Amino acid sequence: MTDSLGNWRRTHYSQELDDDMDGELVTLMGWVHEIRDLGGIIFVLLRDRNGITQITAPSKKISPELLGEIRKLRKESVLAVRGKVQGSPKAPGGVEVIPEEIKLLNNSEQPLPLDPTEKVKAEIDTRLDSRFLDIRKHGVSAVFKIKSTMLHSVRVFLEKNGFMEVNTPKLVGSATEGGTELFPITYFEREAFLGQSPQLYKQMMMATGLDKVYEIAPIFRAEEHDTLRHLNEVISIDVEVAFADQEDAMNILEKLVHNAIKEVKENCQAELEDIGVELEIPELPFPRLEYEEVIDIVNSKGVPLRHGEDLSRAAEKALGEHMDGYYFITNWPSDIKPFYVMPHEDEPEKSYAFDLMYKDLEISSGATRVHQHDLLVERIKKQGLNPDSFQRYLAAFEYGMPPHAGWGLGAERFTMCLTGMKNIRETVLFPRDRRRLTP
RNA sequence: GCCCUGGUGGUGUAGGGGCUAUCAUGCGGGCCUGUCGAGCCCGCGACUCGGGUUCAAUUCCCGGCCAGGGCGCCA
Repeated sequence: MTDSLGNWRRTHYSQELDDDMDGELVTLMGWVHEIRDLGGIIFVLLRDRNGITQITAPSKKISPELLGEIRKLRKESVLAVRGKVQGSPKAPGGVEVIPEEIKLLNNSEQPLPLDPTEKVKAEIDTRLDSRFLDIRKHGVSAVFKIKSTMLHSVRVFLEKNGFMEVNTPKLVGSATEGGTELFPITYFEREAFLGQSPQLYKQMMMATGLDKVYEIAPIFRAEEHDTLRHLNEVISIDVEVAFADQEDAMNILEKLVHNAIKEVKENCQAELEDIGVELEIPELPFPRLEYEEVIDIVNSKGVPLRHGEDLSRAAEKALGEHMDGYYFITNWPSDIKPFYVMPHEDEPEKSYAFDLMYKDLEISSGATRVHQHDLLVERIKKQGLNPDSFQRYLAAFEYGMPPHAGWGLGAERFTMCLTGMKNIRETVLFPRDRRRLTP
């Protein structure tokens, strides 16, 4: 039998208790983390969003009925406790609560599918199957609090800098953007696809006079990749600015990244401690490496990489050994970048594209975009695509498209940088990969 | 998709052609008034699926599925 919440409301979270409050009556609500029944005294560790409080029930001080109720509690049951705060050097954190009344708000089945106290660690697959339980662990929820703080800081930063948040469609009618595989879906009597990127839409926004836009939204890629850094659904932080070039775009990006790190360090101290991360605030500006220099660095490490090639995983790793922290790679070959990337005027085999790297991980890529209609058509053709399929996009370039630049930043990969997580799945509540579609 | 390794109680593991399948944690019961990885006693609970070899397969072989690591793919 369980109790109803009634008029009980939480008065404090665990972390809000301290020994100054000695004698104060408080109501705590949370989950039974552990029970240590020593016979004449029972310790219950009550876990809530912020921390854990020891509920101490000595048989001499509380009624036999209450002691009996406490003795029957099971791990991970939902419990409300009304009791007096007691400062005690013997209690963890120096504070405990002596219960006067408890409510068992809901029971938990036993055995649990994984151990939230982590006496026995569970594998990521087991954890993802029971993600709701997994996230009860403070070290796991910390990652999501950090991600939330990061995303909030990004929005505040962009709004302060005159950007406007937009929403572009995730249901798209054409698979002709080239590059990555798309997920086909049934759209009434037609075929449609899940959007791989807001790229073409945010560029069209540049022809509207809104000048500075951003979108934070899911993108879908139907690649059969099976790595620690890829998922089939991720959140992309996308920015596009009119009357700007790649330098402006890089400036915004590095300031945004810098600001996010600062905000996380300031606002997530407890969470960073939970996961054992010492965040360093990088210096601005981030180092810039030209693609040509990257080839030399990688080759000098004994990893083969030819001009015109994209970075192999081995090349990324070699580079990551050479470059610590955040850095840009600029002046990429035009051929390995998408059609909308602006080539150098005098040296069209080079482009105004850049990637932002953190050690050996690419977290963002961007560029000055092609804003001239005819050049864009030429680039589309050169990449083996059909300009006819881009009619509605190309139209935006015929009636006054300003020069513009932008980038996309992977929210999960950035979260990996902030938290030190080695598996991108750790940074998504319910990750979607090659095999996992549930929960 | 490719290569390597693996799949044993709820969780994490040891092992291995025939024996009561190891250990920890957990779960159930008992003892215990300061635990904090509580302790002690008793009990419970498992060999990924399909096929093959064999007198006998959880163990060996083949395949599937799944996982870990690496790579590829990732405009």
